[in-house]
Amino acid sequence: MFLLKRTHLTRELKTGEATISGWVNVVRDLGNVKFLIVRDSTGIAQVTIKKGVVDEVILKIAESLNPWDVIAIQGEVVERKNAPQGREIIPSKIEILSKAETPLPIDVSGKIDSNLDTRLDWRVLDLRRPETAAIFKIQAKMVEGIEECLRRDGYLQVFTPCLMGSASESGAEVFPVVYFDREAFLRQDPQLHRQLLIIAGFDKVFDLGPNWRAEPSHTPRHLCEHRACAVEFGFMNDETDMMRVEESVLIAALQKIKEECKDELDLLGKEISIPKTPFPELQFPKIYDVLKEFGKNVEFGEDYDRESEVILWKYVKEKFGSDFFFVNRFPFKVKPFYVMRIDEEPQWARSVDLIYKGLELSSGGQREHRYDKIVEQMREKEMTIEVMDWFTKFFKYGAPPHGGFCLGIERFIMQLLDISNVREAALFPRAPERLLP
RNA sequence: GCCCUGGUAGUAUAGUCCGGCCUAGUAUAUUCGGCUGUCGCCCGAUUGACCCGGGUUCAAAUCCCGGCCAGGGCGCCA
Repeated sequence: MFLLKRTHLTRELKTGEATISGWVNVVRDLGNVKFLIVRDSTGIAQVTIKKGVVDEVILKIAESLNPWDVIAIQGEVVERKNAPQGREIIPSKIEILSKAETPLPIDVSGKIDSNLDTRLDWRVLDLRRPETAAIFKIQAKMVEGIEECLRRDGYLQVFTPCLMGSASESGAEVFPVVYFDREAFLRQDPQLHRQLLIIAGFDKVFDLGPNWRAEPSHTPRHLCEHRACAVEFGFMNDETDMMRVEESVLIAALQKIKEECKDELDLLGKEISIPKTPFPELQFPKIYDVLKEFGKNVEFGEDYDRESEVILWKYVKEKFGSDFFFVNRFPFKVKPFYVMRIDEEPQWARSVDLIYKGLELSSGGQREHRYDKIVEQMREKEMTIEVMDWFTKFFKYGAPPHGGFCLGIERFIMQLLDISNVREAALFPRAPERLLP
């Protein structure tokens, strides 16, 4: 179909004949000499078009080029000291593969920063900005690091359902969907099926996938659709086991990014430091006292609020020098029915959040595996026992002590790279007012 | 869902408080012209905007009301 076939990526260019293809990034037309900056996924290359040196036809085509036209260039790569990469291409053939309209609806060149909302309207073009693309290259390595760590430690990757027949996982609102002649729901968390897999005899599992929340949250840290890495394992002694697993997963992710995303981190002006383990742990009810020291009154037995998270971060940062910390033993009344309580102090649950730079990154802990206790806790929460029978009935047939956590991918990237809005950490974010593109 | 702030060319902003000197300024992009070593090329010219609806007024980008959308905060949560 096309005359020119790509032989080299821009990163691989060496002296000699080559054909590259990609987008025209810049046309710098000085009259009788024109410089094209051509970009592909690996980098950029300069094409130099001089009158009297190249064919008149090429000169004509070059004059007609717009930024972001897709072209193929055949020519000779030569060393050149004052070229951007120390080399340039002297073209012998040029072919336009696709034209781009001008002007582009957002500035991709870095001269003018568009607002996030405008960028998201034109997300595909926005992703051409190297800074935007870097976020997702780092995200990919983060997930890779997480997966490698879990597989190495014997965790099995599983896929649990996204369509749920009942909607009682947590307090968050669910999205209903039409399911033939019935109503179903999009999962808020792959929680319950992971627990069932532990009962099934899968000792260690993890599920990487999307979750949905139908909350009309107008904040910079909520999405209606987000991805999470959900880990669950059996035969735990108590919830501290879970914290150690979570730490190792986070460290592995950071290590991976530090090792393999040097260019992207440089581009974003970020450095990764590997935190010390174990992460500091704060517990209810002592947390009320800590907060009080900072002039924050939270009533005994109640959940803390957003401001408290930030206060506790500053406290931990000062006292332990850590950006990560766990919060353990939340009040049972603010947690779902399936959490395990302290038997002697049933007001408190073995329920653990991880806070990173003052923002909740994950929720988890030890689950209640004793059937009678689960039913009792459901009664306390005034839930209909029958509705959850599809889940609870399996606990009658041998459920080991178990637990896990669910780690938000976008939030992790957001906090790591100090991104101010989580929508920037999702390729095509879903928010209450945004469902396209 | 609630509170606060905002919505001006393709993009990003000035002007709004205190209505008229706004024929709406600037940067960048677009279009055209010039330039043989650019690298945010440069130089000259050109095109292009007051969110939608209603109200007050001789006069509204500017004041008031409603809607939609956005940014920040809260709640919910990953």
